[in-house]
Amino acid sequence: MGRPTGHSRGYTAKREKIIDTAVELFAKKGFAATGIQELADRAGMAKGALYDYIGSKEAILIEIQRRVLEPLLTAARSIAEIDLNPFVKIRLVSELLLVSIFSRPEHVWVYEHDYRQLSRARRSEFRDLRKEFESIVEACLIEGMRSGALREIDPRLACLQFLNLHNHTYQWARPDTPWSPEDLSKEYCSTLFHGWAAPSGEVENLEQQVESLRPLLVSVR
Amino acid sequence: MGRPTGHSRGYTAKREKIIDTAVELFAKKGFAATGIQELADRAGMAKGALYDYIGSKEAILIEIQRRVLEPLLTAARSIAEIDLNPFVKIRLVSELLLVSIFSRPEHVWVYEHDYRQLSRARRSEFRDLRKEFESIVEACLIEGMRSGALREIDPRLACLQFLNLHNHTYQWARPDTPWSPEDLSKEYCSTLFHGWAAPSGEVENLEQQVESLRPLLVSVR
Amino acid sequence: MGRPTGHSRGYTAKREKIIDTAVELFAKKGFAATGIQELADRAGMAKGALYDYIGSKEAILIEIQRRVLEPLLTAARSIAEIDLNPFVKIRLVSELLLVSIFSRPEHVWVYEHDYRQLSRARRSEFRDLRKEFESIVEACLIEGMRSGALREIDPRLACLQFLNLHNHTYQWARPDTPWSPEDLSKEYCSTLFHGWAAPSGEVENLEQQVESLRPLLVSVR
Amino acid sequence: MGRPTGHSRGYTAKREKIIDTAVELFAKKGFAATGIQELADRAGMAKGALYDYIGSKEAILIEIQRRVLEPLLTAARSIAEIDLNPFVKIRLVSELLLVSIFSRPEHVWVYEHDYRQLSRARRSEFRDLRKEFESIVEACLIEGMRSGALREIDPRLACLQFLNLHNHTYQWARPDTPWSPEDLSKEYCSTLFHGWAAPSGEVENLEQQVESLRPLLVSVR
DNA sequence: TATGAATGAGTCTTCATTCAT
DNA sequence: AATGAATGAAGACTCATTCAT
Repeated sequence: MGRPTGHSRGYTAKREKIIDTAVELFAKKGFAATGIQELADRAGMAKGALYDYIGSKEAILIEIQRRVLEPLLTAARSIAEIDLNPFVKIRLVSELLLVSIFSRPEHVWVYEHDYRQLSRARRSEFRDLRKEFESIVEACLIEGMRSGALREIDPRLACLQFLNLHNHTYQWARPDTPWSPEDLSKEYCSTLFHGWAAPSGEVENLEQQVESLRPLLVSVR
Repeated sequence: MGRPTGHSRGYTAKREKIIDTAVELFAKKGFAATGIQELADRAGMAKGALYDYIGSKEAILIEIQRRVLEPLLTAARSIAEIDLNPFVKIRLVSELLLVSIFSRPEHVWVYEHDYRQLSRARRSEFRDLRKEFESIVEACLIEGMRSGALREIDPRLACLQFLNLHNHTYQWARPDTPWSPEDLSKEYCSTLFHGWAAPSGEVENLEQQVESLRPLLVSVR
Repeated sequence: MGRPTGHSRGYTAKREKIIDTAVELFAKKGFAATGIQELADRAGMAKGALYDYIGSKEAILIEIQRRVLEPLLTAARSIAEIDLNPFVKIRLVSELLLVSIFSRPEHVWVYEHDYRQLSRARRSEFRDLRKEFESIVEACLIEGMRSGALREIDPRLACLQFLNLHNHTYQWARPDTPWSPEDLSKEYCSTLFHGWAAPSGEVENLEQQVESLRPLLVSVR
Repeated sequence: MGRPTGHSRGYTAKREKIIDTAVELFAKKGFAATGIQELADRAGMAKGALYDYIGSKEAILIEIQRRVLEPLLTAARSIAEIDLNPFVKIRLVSELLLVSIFSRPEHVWVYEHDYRQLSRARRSEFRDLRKEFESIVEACLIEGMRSGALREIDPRLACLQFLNLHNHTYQWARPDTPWSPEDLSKEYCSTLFHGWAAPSGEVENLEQQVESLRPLLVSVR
C-alpha cells in the first residue's frame, strides 16, 4: 500500500482515521474546496503532525481511490474467472457495484467526483484500472449475447448502459435509502435483462445462484 | 466601471464569451480548482476588467446552471402539458436530456459536477427546479403504469433508473461519441420500455410520433 | 477656489453636489474606506464623469477642508480686527466654532477626522491656516488676561482648553441635539469665564453685544 | 499553523509586539489606510505568518479598543464604588482619562479615531462600555450637584463639557507636551469646578485626597 | 460632457507545505 | 510522533485612475 515502513503500532490506525475524516470532508465540500487546516482541525491534530501521516493532499485522494477501486477489482476478477452463466456473472457484478456504493457512500462520492483532481500521472494509472473493470463488465455482456440469451446489441453501448445505471447511484445513495443494494441490483438487472432479452429467454435459478456466490463480494463491504 | 446598468452593444457578447471560457476551464479542472486569474488570462483581459462582466465567481456558476436548467425545464414543461401517449412523452424527455448533454457537454459537466459549490441559498433555489424536472419524469412514468403499458413498480425507483441511465451519460459524452443523442434515446428507451413492460405491451407508432414532436426540444440544442 | 476655467453653466453646481455627496459618505464611513465607485453610484453618474468634476479623490478632501476652514478664518479675522472687550471676542469666536459645527456637522466631521489623509504638502498648507485660527483664539485670551479680567494662566493651556471644549463637540453634534450652538456657546463661555475669572470680575452687557455682532458669523452658516 | 489553541512561550509576546506595531501605523495613517502588507513588513514577517497571530485586521482594532477601554473602566468602576467627596471622584476620573491618554497616546488616537471602522456588532459592544464610562462621569457630577457644591445645570451637558475637555486632549498630547497628566487634570478640574461652582463653594483638601487615592489609577498606566 | 471599458496595483485572507524543536 | 511557527504563492475581489469614443 506504499505506506512508509518502520512505524509504531498506532501509526496505521491513526492514518486510517485521518483518511476517514478526509473522506467525510471531501465528500461534503469537494477535494479542492477542502483545506488541510480544516482536516487537521477535525482530526484533532496540528497540520504539521498530519504531514507525518499523509505526505501530501493528493496522497489522501490516491488512497481513497485505492480504497474503492481495489476491492472492486479484486471481487470483479474473481467473478470473471469462475465458470458461470453470464447472467449470474452480470448480476454479481451489479450487486458488487451497489454494495460498494452503499457500504461507503462517501468514499464512492469522492472516488467518482474528484477523480480529475489527480495529477496527470496518477489519473492515467487509475484510468487503466477503471478500464479493466469495465472490460470485465463488457466481457460478461458479450458472453451473454454469444450464449443467445441477450439479443445482439453493440456491447460497448450495453456496457455503458449498465455502468450509467449502476454508477450514477452514488449521486443519491444514502444510509436511509429505502432499498438495499441487493434490492437495487435485482431491480436494475431485471430491467436490463428484460430490456435486452432475446425474444425467448428467461433466466433460471438466477437468484439462488447469486445467493450462493455472494461471499465473492466480501472484499467490497 | 458602472456595474450592470445600461451596457453598450459588445457587452453581452463579451460576457457570454467569458462564461464560455469559464465553462471550458471549470469542466476541465473543476470550479473550485480554477482561479479567476486563469480565467482572465484565457479571456485575454485583466482580472479587474473581468469583474465588470461577471460580478463574482459564483455568478458564473449560477449562469452556467441556468443555461442548462432553463431550456431543459422549458421543454419539459411543454412536453408535460401536451396530451400524448405516456411512452411518447417519456421518449421525448429522454431525447431532451440527451440532446441537452450532447449539445453542451461541458456545460452539463459543470452543471452536474459543481452543483454543490453553490452557496446554500442558490443551491436550494436550483434544487427546487431540478426537482420540478424530476417530477415531470415521474409523472410520465406513473401515467405509463396507469395506462397499463408498464407493469406496476415503485415509480420513484423507476424514475431513478431513468435518471441514472440518462444523466450519467455526461460522464462520457463527447463530440466524437459514435452515437447521436437520438440513437441513444432510442436505445435507452428500448431498454427501459422492454425492461418495464407489462407482459402484453408494445408501443405503436412511437418513433413516428417522436419525429413529429421533436421541434419541442429546440430550446435545448 | 482653483476650479478649472471655461466650464458651462451647470458645471459648478454639479461639482458642489458631488462634493456634498462625498461629505455624506466620508462622514459616515471615513475617507479611506469610501470608494469612488460608491460615490459615483450615489451621485448618479459614471465614475468616468466624476473625474471631469473632481480631478482626484484627494481634491474632494481638500475642497471639504476649504469649505470648513475658509469661512471660519474669514469670520475669525474680522472678529480679531474689531476693537472690542476681549470677552465679547472670545464669546464670538466660541459661537463661531459652534455655529460652524452645527450648520455642517458632516463637513466638520470630515474636516476634523480625515485631516491626516491629506498628502504631506496639502496637510502643511492647511496646518498653517489652522494655526492662524488658533493664534486668534490665543490672542483674545491674552488680551483678557492683560485686561485683568482673567487671572494669569499659561495662555497656550487656556487656548487648548478652549479648543478642546469646542472642537470635540463635532463628535456628538447632531441636528437633533437639544441645544443650539448659541446655547452651547453661552454655556461653554460661562464655564470658562467663571473657571478662569480673576477674583473680582464679571462681564457686563456681554450677551447684548454678542447679539449685535452676530452678523459677523454669517459666512459660517 | 494551529490557530488559537496552546501556544508556546514567545507567542503572546510576539502578538503584543505586532499589535504595538499596528498601533503605530494605525495612529499615523489611519486604520483603513494601513495595509496588512505594510504591517507585516514593519513587523519583519510574511503576511501569512501575521495571520497566525492576529486572525484578522479587525481583530487588531478590537484588541486596541480593549487595551484602552478595559483598564479605563476597571479604574472608573473602582472609583465609583468608593465613598468619597464627589469632587475627589471627578478629579480622579479626570486624572484617569489624562493618564490613559498620556501613557499610550497612539493607542488612544486609534481608539478615538477608528472606532467607527469596527463592524456593526463589535461597535455596539464597545459602545455599551463607553456609555458605562460616561454614566460614571455623569453620576459623579450629579452627586456634586446634590451635595450643593455645584450649581444645578443639565447634568448631560455638564458631562459633555467634561468629556470634550478631556477626550479631545488625544489630539495634541505628545510625549514632549510640557504638562503632565496630573498638571492637566488639576487645571481642567480647576476650570470646571470654578466654572460650575455654586456661589459659596470651595473644595477642601482636594489635592491631598487625590494624592492618597492615585493608586486606583494604576491599571491605566 | 459623459460613458463604459480597461488596467494594474492594490485589498484582506487562505493555501499547501516545510522545518526546527 | 508531534508541534507551533513560518513562508511565499495564490485565493477572490476592489481600488483610483485613464482614455477612446
